[in-house]
Amino acid sequence: MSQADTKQRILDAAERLFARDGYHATSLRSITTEAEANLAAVNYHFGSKESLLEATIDRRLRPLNEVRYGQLDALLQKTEETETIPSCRDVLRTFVEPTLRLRKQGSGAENFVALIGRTLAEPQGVAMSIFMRNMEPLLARLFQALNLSLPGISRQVLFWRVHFVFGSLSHMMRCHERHSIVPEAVSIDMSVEEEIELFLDFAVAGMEVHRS
Amino acid sequence: MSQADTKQRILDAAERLFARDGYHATSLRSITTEAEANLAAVNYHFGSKESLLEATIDRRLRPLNEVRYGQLDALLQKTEETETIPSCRDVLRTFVEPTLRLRKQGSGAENFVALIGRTLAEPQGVAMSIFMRNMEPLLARLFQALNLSLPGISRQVLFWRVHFVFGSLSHMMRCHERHSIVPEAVSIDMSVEEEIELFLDFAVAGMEVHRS
DNA sequence: ACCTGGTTCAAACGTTCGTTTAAAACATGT
DNA sequence: ACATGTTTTAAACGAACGTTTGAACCAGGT
Repeated sequence: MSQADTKQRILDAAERLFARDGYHATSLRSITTEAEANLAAVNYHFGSKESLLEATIDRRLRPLNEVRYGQLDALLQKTEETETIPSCRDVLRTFVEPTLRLRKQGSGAENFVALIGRTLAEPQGVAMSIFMRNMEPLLARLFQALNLSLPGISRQVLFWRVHFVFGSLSHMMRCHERHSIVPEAVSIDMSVEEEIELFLDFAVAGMEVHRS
Repeated sequence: MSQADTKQRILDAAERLFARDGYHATSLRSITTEAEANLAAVNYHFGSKESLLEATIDRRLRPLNEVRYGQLDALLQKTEETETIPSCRDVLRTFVEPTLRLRKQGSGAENFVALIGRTLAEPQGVAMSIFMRNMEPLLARLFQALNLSLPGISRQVLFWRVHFVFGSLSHMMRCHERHSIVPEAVSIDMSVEEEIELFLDFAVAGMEVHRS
């Protein structure tokens, strides 16, 4: 087996276990066991446990954010040419759609989505700063675009609503398994397209609503 | 110092540290140090680390849920007498308002709110089953009430939207400190009342919207 | 003054953790 | 076949963890 194989197997195992149990509750021994690698392989290939987490996040977040950034840029450029303003739904879609599609792509990507969901829930955690380093430029641009598409809403309210949308999205990302809250009668299986539109219905309505 | 003092001080410290760093990243040594108690005090008073977590959650969640349950019951009884249906906003308010008010009550309650926010983000974690044991009856009743107040919405869609609302709320509960996402210009300070209405504006709009 | 039940204390227990080491195994170019 | 640089391996490291122990301490009742 080549080096690349071992590195990938470790990344896959780390992705799954970090997502399932969290960073601190996952030991390097359990990762290397699942990856069928030697315990020392992590420190040899990645340097430390924290660097492994960083590599795990970076591997998928970098290309994901390039897609998101590309779609958002294309949307903004199109609306600029036609001298219209982008709809809130279209702006949010550039962020949400690549994320939820990633989950159905297979090869463990759904574990990554859950891992990011967890990361967003640990404000002071190790993973947060790794995550933020990748997200900051995109988030600034997203906020800017939303501000453009919702001119009637103050920046403060806009920020809070974006905050709420992130909460919903990260919660959705985290829970790809059946929760105990959900009654047995309710089917949670949907196509990606349904998932995306169901979420956008909710999020856009919340973003656009006027004070009651 | 009496027993009660030590137990309370340990609960307060555990609440703060579990909320800030998570269950696994918090050591009993750091808890007892902050509580100015002996290391063995946790096992003497609570039996184990996990039982301490349980006691930490139970202490505040039990009375909180009694308030929520009482308000929801009062609302449902009133609408039954007047033969009207409860509004989605009123139903959600019985759940959201006691929670957000708790945060401003002081005496470390804001740490508890953040701890619950974290708990909701760890589907397989130790805290989740402790949390769910307290929540299940209330959640069933809440779901039932929302189903009543939104007759036009299928159970499946309703479930997902409740899921989104929980995501937003738990995210709000988690982040009582300033995030790095939020631009410096935006003030995040609000009164409890403003917070509640801002959240309900968002959540109710998302719950009630018709497919676009 | 003495006993008693509850509480605190310092010290140690056995485990598990992330990391390091140095030798063995492997691959590759000559 | 040999030398070279990379990867894997088993073993060990010190540190930190949750938990247990047994003696010390402190109240209140007799």
